[in-house]
Amino acid sequence: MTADGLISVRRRSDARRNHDLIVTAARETFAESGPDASLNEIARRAGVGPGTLYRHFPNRSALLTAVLKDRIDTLCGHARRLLSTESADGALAEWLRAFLDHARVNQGLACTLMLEERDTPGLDCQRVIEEAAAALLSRAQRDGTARPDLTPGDLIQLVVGIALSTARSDDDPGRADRLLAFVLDAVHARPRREAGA
Amino acid sequence: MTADGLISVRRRSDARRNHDLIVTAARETFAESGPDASLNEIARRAGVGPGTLYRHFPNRSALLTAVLKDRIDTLCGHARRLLSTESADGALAEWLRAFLDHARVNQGLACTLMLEERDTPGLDCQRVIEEAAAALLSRAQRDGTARPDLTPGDLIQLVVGIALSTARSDDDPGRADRLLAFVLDAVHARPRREAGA
DNA sequence: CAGCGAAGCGGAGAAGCTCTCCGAAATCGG
DNA sequence: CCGATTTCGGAGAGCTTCTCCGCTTCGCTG
Repeated sequence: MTADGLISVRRRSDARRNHDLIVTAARETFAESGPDASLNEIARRAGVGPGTLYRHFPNRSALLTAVLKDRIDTLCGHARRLLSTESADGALAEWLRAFLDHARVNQGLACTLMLEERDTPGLDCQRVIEEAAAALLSRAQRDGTARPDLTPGDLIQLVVGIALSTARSDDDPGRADRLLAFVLDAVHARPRREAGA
Repeated sequence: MTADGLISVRRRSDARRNHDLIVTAARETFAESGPDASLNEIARRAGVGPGTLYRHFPNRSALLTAVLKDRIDTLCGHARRLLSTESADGALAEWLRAFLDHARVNQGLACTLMLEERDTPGLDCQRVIEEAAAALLSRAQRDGTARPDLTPGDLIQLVVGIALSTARSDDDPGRADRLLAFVLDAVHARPRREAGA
């Protein structure tokens, strides 16, 4: 998964090396200066020309996606590990908390990505995460600790929403946690009117 | 409320006229080209020089805020009207739905604003909206139709979150409504355990 | 009405950004 | 080692945001 194009096209060694240099520089630079960091600056830091950067990543979104990618992989690994723990409910809660942290840390990147990508695909990030969530959620639903009418996609959206909307509340650092607790409450709750079953 | 500085400093007539011309041009241009529209273009359309635009609005955020302002006023009016209707619960639900629509329509502006304003104040928009929400929510809480541990700020954040995170789900237009319904369910629910209060 | 101080205008232009183009250089299979 | 091919890199076009400052316009005051 090279994140800039096909999976395993054999490319020249210098191309592969530059690719990695650029991603590393991008990771650092985005972390320091936010998602609007200059791409020229990233190229400079990677020790390549701007042309090279644009050859590898045709636009800022592609670069953001690449940087986001490995953090997402980490998150999926976490989910997989949690799947083999005791409490379905606890696993879901813990993972959602981890996901929220992730989303808040990367909110800048993710939000920019959302704004920038009206059309570009690249967003199978979302799909991957949804799959991780689905596994945890459906186990909890089978367990009876999560309401059955909740879809993983909706759940993720909700938590992403919390992350985005609390991104800049420096004043109230507990808010995100509070909102997540609130959502978790709602996950446990029975649907209000749903007499059947 | 002139949205670019002090409330009622008496300014020269040409300055006031230009202010309005700029806001109007900005409203149109943002609507057409999104929140990244060129400020030069806006100045051109308003028939003023770039210098004049920047004298009135020191940065893009200020301009976005001004444009957002009157839509927010509309929303507050709606809230005030709903306060004098029968059902506290229904009023809250209806207003949240309206707010969600607003937030989704203006997501581009609002999201950009959030990203851009790491430090700038200007965000009393949020405060104004929170006040409107507070009135409706506390009535519902007194009525017993909303859980008492929910703060208006948190509620708004949650709905903003839905708006932001569903902004680009063209594929599933019902999702935002579904998520809102879910949140409304949670608003009705009792707190599960009184732990942290 | 005439004149004057100050507020405000506007456009030239600096600085910096994204992204393209293409001659030069590096790579790799034979 | 050599030629075909990929890839590099940086000059530069065309944007952008934002500043500076000489000139215009306003509105008060005598």
